[in-house]
Amino acid sequence: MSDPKSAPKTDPRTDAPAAGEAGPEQKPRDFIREVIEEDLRSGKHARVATRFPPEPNGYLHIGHAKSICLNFGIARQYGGTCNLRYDDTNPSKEDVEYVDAIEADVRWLGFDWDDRKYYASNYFGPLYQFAEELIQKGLAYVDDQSAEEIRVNRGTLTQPGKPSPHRDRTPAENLDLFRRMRAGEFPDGSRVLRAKIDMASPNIVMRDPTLYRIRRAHHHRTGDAWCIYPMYDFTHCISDALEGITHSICTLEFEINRPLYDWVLDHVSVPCHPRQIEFARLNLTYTVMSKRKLLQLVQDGLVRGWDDPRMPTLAGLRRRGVTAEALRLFCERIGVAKRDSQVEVELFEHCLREDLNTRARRVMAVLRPLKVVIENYPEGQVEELDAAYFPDDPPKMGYRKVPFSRELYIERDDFMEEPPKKFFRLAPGREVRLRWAYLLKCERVVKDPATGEIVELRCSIDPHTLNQNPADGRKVKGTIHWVSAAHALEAEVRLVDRLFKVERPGEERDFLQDLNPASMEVLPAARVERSLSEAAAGERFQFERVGFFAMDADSRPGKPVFNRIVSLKDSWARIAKAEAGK
RNA sequence: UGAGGCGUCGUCUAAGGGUAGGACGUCAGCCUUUGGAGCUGAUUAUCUAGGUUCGAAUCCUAGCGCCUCAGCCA
Repeated sequence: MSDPKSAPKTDPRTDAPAAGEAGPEQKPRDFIREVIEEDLRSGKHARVATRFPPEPNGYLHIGHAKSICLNFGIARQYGGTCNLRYDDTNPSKEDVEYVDAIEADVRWLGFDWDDRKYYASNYFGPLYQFAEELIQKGLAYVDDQSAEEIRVNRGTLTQPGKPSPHRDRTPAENLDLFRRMRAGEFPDGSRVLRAKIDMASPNIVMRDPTLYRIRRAHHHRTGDAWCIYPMYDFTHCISDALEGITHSICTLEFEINRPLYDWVLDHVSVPCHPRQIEFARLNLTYTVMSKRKLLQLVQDGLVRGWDDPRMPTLAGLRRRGVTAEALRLFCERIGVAKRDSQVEVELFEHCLREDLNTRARRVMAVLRPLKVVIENYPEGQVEELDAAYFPDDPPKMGYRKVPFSRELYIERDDFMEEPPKKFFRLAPGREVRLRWAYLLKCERVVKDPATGEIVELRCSIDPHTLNQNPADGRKVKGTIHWVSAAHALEAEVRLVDRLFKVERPGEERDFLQDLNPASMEVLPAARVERSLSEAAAGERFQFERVGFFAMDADSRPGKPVFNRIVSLKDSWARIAKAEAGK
């Protein structure tokens, strides 16, 4: 045995190396960490400070999880800090409702900001002072043009803009006007404060960008204290600087804004100048990530809410039963780079299975019940059979008793009257293993005389095969799961599937046209084994041979509800599909 | 056709002048009282064309393609 002290472990599911392990031979895992390590090595920074800056105007989704894992993960890895900061500069879009949800999501993901919760709106005072500083330096002016005029005069991608007629107002005049803007002397939209940079810049962002607008809206934090609000480009960089952020990590679409980020910080009296670094946001196949589209799904009632288990929101994933560990594992596996990418949802599903496989107790549940009567088993007899919760390593999770009796339910899919080749489950005259119990042979098929539907199977067991193979050496290929009809609980099972039926929803037509009509199949009369009567909402199980499931909050005593987190890999489905295609 | 960015297996991501590697997916096999898990193996990639070099995914030149930007959104 190796000495645990000499063999420090790194948990691949977190990015926290054991203390002292981050030696010089340890390579950074992405280009951002490369930059950070260089800054640490060169002495540019003695510590690392990042931030996660959501706007409280919607729920967090799996794309945010990538950013959260990056920002908080880097802070954790390098012994630094990561602030939670709300980018709340647009009162007409934001709401406290989202603030609470965001915090719950970040905590659930496994990260913490201690006492470093900030709001950009807390900086409205300093921000205003910095704006006056720019005015006094002749670097900002009040513009009376309408939004339309400003737009027209901004020029186009190939043509330079035209200077505003108010561009050369004196600092004194601008200061007076700006103070009166703040004092509420002018109507909404009548004037803005603009940076005086370069109307001919090839980068449109630099053509005298708007810094402040007049907007009489109630702010969720500052109430009616302000009628002017700063814009993102002015606010974000200064907020970063005021918080002593060293590396301001954001997504690619802000790359074009970086010159403005740097311009503002170069011209106001802030204590430091953080470095903005951009990475590619997460795109996932078979899903949509835009706030607008997610909001539409909720508002149009196409899903049951922000926490609908089909949604890519953190709330939805959590309700579905996804673990924070699996999500973190996924965020690590996808990596961080600058090129646009679309990650296959199969990788996410793989991470789910990898994590759940080691932690979910195995139980039996029959989704679409088919009754089986064992003709050679005495009526009224019940055997309590031992079944391991984790058959690959039974001591790990222990055992429960599973009742066995004359009448069972098996999965309808596990019986075929005319089985194709390679189908080795139950069929007339064929024998299978009942999990944890006996060999079962199908003697007769009972059908509804009117419809021809199979209503029941009459079967027999081999009484000498309880947890052992038959003495005559005959082999059975299939093992199927079952529940005792008299002891099972009725349950609702929600077969959660991909929300969209195409890899890139909305690419060829409106994204709503791409919704998967079978994204949540509800089975109201599934049967689950007796032991599940003690399950609690949020608990996760593997329904053997079927998939991983989590008990939903909609569960009621005597009528549990389960969401499918992810199915098990189904190689029979692959075979059947291949056979059908021949 | 302005500016900024990006092009490596089907997908995501390494290699930063010296064996193009890993993961997911796919395919084949082994194993199995979960057609799960696990184990073996296979498959397939440097956008193009020149150049520098003993040697180029990497450096240079010229192309090509994709993404972002013309909110008083972030």
